[in-house]
Amino acid sequence: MGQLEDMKVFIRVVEAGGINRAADQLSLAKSAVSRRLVNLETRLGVRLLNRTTRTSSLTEEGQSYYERVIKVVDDIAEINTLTADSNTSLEGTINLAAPLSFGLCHLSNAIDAFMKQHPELTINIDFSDRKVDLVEEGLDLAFRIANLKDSSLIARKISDIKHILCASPDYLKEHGTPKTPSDLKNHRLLHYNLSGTSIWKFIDNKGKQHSINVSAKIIANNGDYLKDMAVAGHGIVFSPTFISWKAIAAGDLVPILSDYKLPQLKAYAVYPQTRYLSQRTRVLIDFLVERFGDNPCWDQNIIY
Amino acid sequence: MGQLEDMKVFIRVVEAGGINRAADQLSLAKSAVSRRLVNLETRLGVRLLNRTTRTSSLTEEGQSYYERVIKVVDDIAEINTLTADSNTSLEGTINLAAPLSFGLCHLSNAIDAFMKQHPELTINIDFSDRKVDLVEEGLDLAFRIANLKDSSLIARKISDIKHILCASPDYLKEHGTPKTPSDLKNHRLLHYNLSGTSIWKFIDNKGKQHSINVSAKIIANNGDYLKDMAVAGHGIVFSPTFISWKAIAAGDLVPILSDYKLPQLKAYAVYPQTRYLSQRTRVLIDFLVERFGDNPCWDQNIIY
DNA sequence: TTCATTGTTCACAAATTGAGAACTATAAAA
DNA sequence: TTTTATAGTTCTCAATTTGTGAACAATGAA
Repeated sequence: MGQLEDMKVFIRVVEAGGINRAADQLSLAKSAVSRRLVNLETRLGVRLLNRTTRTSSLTEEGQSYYERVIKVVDDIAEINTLTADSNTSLEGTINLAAPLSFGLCHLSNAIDAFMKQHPELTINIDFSDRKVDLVEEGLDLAFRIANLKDSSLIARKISDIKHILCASPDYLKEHGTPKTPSDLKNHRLLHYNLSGTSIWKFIDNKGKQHSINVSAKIIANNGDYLKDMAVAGHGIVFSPTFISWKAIAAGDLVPILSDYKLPQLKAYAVYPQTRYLSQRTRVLIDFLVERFGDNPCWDQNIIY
Repeated sequence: MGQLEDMKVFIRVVEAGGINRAADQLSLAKSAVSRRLVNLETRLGVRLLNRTTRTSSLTEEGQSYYERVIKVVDDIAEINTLTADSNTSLEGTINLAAPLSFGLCHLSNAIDAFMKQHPELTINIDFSDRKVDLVEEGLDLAFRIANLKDSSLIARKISDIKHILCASPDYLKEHGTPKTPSDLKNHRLLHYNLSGTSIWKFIDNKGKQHSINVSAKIIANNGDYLKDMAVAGHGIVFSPTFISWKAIAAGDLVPILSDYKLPQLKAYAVYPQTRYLSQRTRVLIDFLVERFGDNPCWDQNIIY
């Protein structure tokens, strides 16, 4: 008994690339996963996975079984959400990944509010700036701050992410306030090295683009740290407003080059390309879009 | 746990028209069926069946859930048979219905042979000449002797069914042997009243059709009984050869009007219009087609 | 009204499931 | 080559789920 559950376990094993990892992702003992697989294989009378002690690979039958089964499981998920009463409180687990700074600053509050609306839900968050593979890690949802062009993933915009150039008043008093992007060459710059580029781009009020190659004094993979360094007077930081807004509101940081436009990014909720999103995930995304939207709290009441 | 099993139980409840009957057909306690339904409904948060103590009717949600779920369950059955190793011995239960005479005379031997090939199988036969509703009674298969024109059922021809007119030598000695169909009007006729008509049709060797209206001396709903009555000299019977062949071979009955052709019927295996037949059912049908075919044992070595 | 039948609920027994440890096997490292 | 680390299997035990059958409640029919 439990055909469907066996199928789901099998799918997870295939996508996680092994029984151990699948067991982790499913929060199951590996013995249980192993047994479900054996059950499935004996019921079908077919070997689905060739497993050595080190690697698991699909057999030919396993491959075609996987392709068929994934569709059906998807169909059932669809049927469930279609006929499930949307008024009942959600339950189950949402596994998600979020970037460190954005996650801790803003997502955590939002999810706290969401959990109060749906106390039966379990949320499992992986805060990290590394690139996560949704399918392989069995996640329902991840947040990306980017200009998405890819991919096999489906994305929904959660919010605009603005950037701003700023420094502490002390620093500006000592080193002067730059008036043009090229002035930055004579300043101490603080750079976020996960942005994928070491070039800062500006567009002036005539629409002309200016670029400078950043040779930074402090380089880090954490925007909060860079912001703190800027507050401490270590130089000029190119910072997303969701990180620096409080320091700016408090006067600890002063925006500079405000007449220039900086490239905008967007925060996305991305999820795997299953045809149908589970209801709980969809409701969470709706909640976040509603909460952040085009005018998120950190960009309100502030004129940069 | 056991989502798929819940769905299957739900389907059976809908098609059987109630929890009690579904429990019978599934060989489950009705309490178990009831609980599975409750589970399903609480999981979905939706009432699927409006059940009073006397009737069960689908709610609107139940209706659409049923339609969706039946497709998916069908898909899974297909996947299973597609990937299941066809060399493994079959298991599970086949529920089937068969007409009384044909079933007892011929099917029983065939199924005996089939069971020896597949000892893990369970076969559940309902011998009866009443009209069975495959879906409502949860049958996998039924046999019909007819000239099928309907229906929502899918049918596969198992064998030709020939008919023959015959009587005992004693009877013929006493009453004379008819030479034309119209001669029958002066004879004692034995009639099978489930044939749906009381007209016997003949085609002579020039292709011309003759009909006579049967006013029979003995009427019964059992072909074996009529054959036995004919052997005992009670008159002329219009009998399928699968019933009368032995008596003819033994000389207890003598074919008459052999130059006339009688209407032929066919034996069919019919099964519900699910897109995919379970492997065990399909294998049984193949076996029977192979065994009977166009020249079944009872029509061999006999010239009528 | 009474009766027959259907579905629900309950307590208990049986079966299934998961956890965790011990064990086996093998690829990679030394 | 030997050693080591890791992936998968198997085992036992506890927890959960499932099925059973009886008692119960509800309702349409006589």
